[in-house]
Amino acid sequence: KYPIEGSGEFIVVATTRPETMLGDVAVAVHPQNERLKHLIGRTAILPLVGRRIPVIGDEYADPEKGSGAVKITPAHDFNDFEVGRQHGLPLVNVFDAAAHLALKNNDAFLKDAHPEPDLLENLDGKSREAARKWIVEQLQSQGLIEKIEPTTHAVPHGDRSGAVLEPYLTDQWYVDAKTLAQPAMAAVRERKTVFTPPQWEATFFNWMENIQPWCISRQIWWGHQIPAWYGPDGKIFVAESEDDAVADALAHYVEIEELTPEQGGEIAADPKRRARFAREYIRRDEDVLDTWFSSALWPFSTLGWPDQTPELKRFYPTSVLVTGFDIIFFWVARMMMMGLHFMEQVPFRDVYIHALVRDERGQKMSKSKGNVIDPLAVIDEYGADALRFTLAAMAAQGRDIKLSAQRVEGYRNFATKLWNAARFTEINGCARDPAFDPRGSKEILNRWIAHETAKATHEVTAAIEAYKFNDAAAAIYRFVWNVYCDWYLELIKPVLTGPDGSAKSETQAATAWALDQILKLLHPFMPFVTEELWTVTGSPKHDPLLTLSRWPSLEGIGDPGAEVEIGWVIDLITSIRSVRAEMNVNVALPLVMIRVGDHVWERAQRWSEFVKRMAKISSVTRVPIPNPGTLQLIVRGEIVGLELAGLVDLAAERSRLAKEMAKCDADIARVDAKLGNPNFVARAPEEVVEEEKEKREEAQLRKAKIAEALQRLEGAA
RNA sequence: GGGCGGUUAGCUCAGCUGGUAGAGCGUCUGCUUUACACGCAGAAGGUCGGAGGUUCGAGACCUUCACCGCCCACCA
Repeated sequence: KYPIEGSGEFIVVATTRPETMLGDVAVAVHPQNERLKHLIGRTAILPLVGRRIPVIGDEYADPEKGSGAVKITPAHDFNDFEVGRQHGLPLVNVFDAAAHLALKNNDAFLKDAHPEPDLLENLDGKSREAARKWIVEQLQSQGLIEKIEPTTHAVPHGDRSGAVLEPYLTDQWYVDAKTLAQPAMAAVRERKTVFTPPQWEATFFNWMENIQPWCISRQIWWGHQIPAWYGPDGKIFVAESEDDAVADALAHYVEIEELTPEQGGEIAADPKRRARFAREYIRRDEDVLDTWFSSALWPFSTLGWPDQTPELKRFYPTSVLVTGFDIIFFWVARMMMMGLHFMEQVPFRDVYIHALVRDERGQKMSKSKGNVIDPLAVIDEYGADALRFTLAAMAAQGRDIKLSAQRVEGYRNFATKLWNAARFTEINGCARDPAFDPRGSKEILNRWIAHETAKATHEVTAAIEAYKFNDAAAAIYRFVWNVYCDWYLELIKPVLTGPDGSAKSETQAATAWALDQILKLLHPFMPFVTEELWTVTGSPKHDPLLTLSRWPSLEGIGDPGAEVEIGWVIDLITSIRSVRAEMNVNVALPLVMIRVGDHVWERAQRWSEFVKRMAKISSVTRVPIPNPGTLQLIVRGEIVGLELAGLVDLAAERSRLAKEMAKCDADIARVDAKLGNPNFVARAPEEVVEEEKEKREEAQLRKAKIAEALQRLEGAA
């Protein structure tokens, strides 16, 4: 309870830090506070201290909070500081740097104070906790405590020490960040710097639009020392070096010391006298720069700035900055501000914000929290390539990564798969042939794998250029495993184990060539295993993959005809395998092409050896009408049959076909519903409508084939 | 309090400017097929968190609710 001067009244304030009352310079009341506003303009006497402090009206004082009146302590509270500034109140700092009371020799505190006799004795140099206890006791004994009640509130703690932090006044250096921010924002708006993924631009602007003056001085030991020197009268000399500071100071103090300019010149010329002058007259600021200030200079200070070095010329501005979202403001924005200020150009064209690896609970990993997944442990278990590939595969834009051991294991398997595939090519004499040109292949399988390789290369390249590393990883994974290994290597086995000849040697060269493309594509994702296969195991030897600046585009390599033909073979084999597994039939079966045209029949003959081997088929023949008990399949619009003889029962086959028919009908119904909707036909884009029509045609054709198969089945029955 | 993100198959996650849902792992069924069982072949599994709305058409766009998470600020 602070007594109001000249009346028996008190004004009651609430605080969780009673010791800060020593620094009170006012009590604030909301101007519309009916209960208290009559006190505005009066003077309160600060208990124990005896300082006369005004009761001021300020909307900051929330009538609903605390007692409705708030003590104003500008030196120890951010909000109070603002209120104090607006009302022109003095600043009374009562703490030292360790939050011990500093009252003796404290002019700001002693001015206008009439402290009780034992106050200085009991408080000066004491910790805030001890002071708090003493002050509360004194106030209680004087009947100035209205009530004490427990309250829960949040207080800031030092991130390392854990100590409760007390704001207090100090002199610091500030950068006018608001002015520097304008060109940086303009650069992003004008797309001179582009964020990927773009949603981070919002974060950038959110920061920059609300930017505050940037405190850049730090009271720590490590860092760039602030290049400022103080004279005895408080005059500040900011200079690039101590010599420059001395020169400036000399020029300044020559007058004061009544030295002639000539005498000043003598001092400047004599190193000894200059050093003595420096010792006696100027003192360098002991503070160092905020680490982010120094980091903000990184894009050009590392290249030799402020000298105009060749490196600076060549590499500034840089092409891309890859970093985490958590330092968009701390680092990225500040590099832009400094770069634009000192270099007058953006420091980088692209900013790729990568995913953050979090722990299994989704928390950010940090050294101080101790929840860091040790990459070395993961590498020990699965290998560096597996970990690296996993991170790339999971690095979808705009999402963080919760690292999963299972994924790493899966990609470890992928590395093993690649290793075994390379071993297979080696065993089969697939040596590199520098003269090999994939465009000149005679064998359709080799033209096909060249086509697929070029396609994969294009996909991976496009994904990397768009910073979609997960897409790039998925594309190369699919190509290596599901195209190269599952189909190409399987399809060429008879060629490789067959008689020597041009087909075989071409296939060997094509196989080695495709593997080389794979190693190049995969190298950024799995550097170790690819390098091993490229330079160590592969023959003849190559220069290290690492030295390859990038892979060739393979533009112009492609063969859509090969894609159609091999696609048909793959579909045929897959269909047979599928139905065979479904029917649980393991013996080799005869395959019949039912009433197919010559073109398809020729194709079937071309691939009969392959189909026999890969789909466990005993013979391939063409028939006008299948035997009873033939299992009929529709492959790309053609009916083929598996001669099951007595192995399948009619009812099961009937229901299988009926099921396929039903699926077909559902497809048709869906498309019909769309095409039957006049709004769809009228409003959907033409090509979408065309697509739907094609789908209907396809489905109807398929349905007709199934109907034909069913009819034949019934006839057989 | 302000801002941002997430909620899709049992699990971990993709899904571009709206056009009939995908991967890996796991599960199930078959395979000692001489590159690979860290493998091969096949299969099952989702009313895309709820409710409205826009649209010929919504996992995707809008509104709203619920839950989860992150960042920043403040706290008499």
